[in-house]
Amino acid sequence: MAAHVLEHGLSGASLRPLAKAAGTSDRMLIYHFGNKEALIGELLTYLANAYSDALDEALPTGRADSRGDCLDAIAAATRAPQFAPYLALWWQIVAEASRGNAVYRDSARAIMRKLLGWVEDFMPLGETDRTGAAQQVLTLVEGAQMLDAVGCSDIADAALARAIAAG
Amino acid sequence: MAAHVLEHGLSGASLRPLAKAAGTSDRMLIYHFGNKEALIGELLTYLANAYSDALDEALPTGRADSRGDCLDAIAAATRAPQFAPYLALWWQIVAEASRGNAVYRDSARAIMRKLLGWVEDFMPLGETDRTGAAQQVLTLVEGAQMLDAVGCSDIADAALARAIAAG
DNA sequence: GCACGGTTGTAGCGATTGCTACAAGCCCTT
DNA sequence: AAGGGCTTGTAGCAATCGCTACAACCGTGC
Repeated sequence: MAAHVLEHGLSGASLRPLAKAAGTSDRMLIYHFGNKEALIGELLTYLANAYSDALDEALPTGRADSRGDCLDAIAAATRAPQFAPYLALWWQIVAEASRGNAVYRDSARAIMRKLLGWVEDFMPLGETDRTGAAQQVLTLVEGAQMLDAVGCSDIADAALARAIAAG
Repeated sequence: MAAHVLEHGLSGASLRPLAKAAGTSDRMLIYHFGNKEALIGELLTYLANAYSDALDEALPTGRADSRGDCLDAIAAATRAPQFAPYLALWWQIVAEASRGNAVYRDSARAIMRKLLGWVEDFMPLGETDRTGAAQQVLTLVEGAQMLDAVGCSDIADAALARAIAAG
């Protein structure tokens, strides 16, 4: 079912297709999860964990040599093509969160917090304000990813290159 | 109909509710626009123009005193609460674009290009690489807006403050 | 042997989806 | 007055939505 959501998105996540993907029936999904909302909730946390694990493998370990290196590495890792399905889902989550849906907003916020922690840990030791630098890197990377999503990777590339050169 | 989409989002933009909002019938919408896809397309361009006009009024005129001022002013203007409905719609457009929908991607790209032009025009004359600086500002502001959407405005604020102080 | 609770399949509910067939109105021209 | 094209209302199509009623299965404990 997670694979189905990654491929077809949240809007295609209706009970019968999900059940078919899971090799069961919509009847069973309701029986096990109670209702669709609970199902989607569990799917979301499962996918958040899967995304987190995948990022764990893709993100560099240790410390960056400089702020610029940190931004470069984080941007390269999170913009890797293997994460495209996750990002497609991510923007749907953001859209729901932006409409005030608390479940999605909390889920998205948790992911952002975790990602921020990662960037912070990867910041070079020489950095005085590690948290502040990480917040700036995260904001830039997320902006770049949005620009990727709408086909403006050129802007994202230029912005990142400039920031990397500066920091 | 535009007001209805701004309030209820694209997922609530089915023919009958839209027709009711317009004071007509679904039958008439199909008659005038041919099919739903064309309707949404026209609605999208209409809303893009409305958003553009609203930004035109909200964005400062003239030139910023510095890169930092430019970022500050653009961020303050685009994050104003009056644009919240547009942003909620924006993330749905981004989500569709990210899934490969060409109509939404092109529409979103056009808006980004226009916004980039604005930032460029507002860049101080002393700036040597006005385009590059504008790209970086745009990326930061869009990242901040995404963080706003998922309830992480604290990260966005800190990142912007840091970038403003630096530039 | 037999009842019992946990699990599953079948069928169907009412609502909503985009869209269409049909016919009745409308105004303009002849 | 009669016809013709543009517009519109009514009704309905097949498909899908989340969900449920009902009955049949299953292994376990008595």
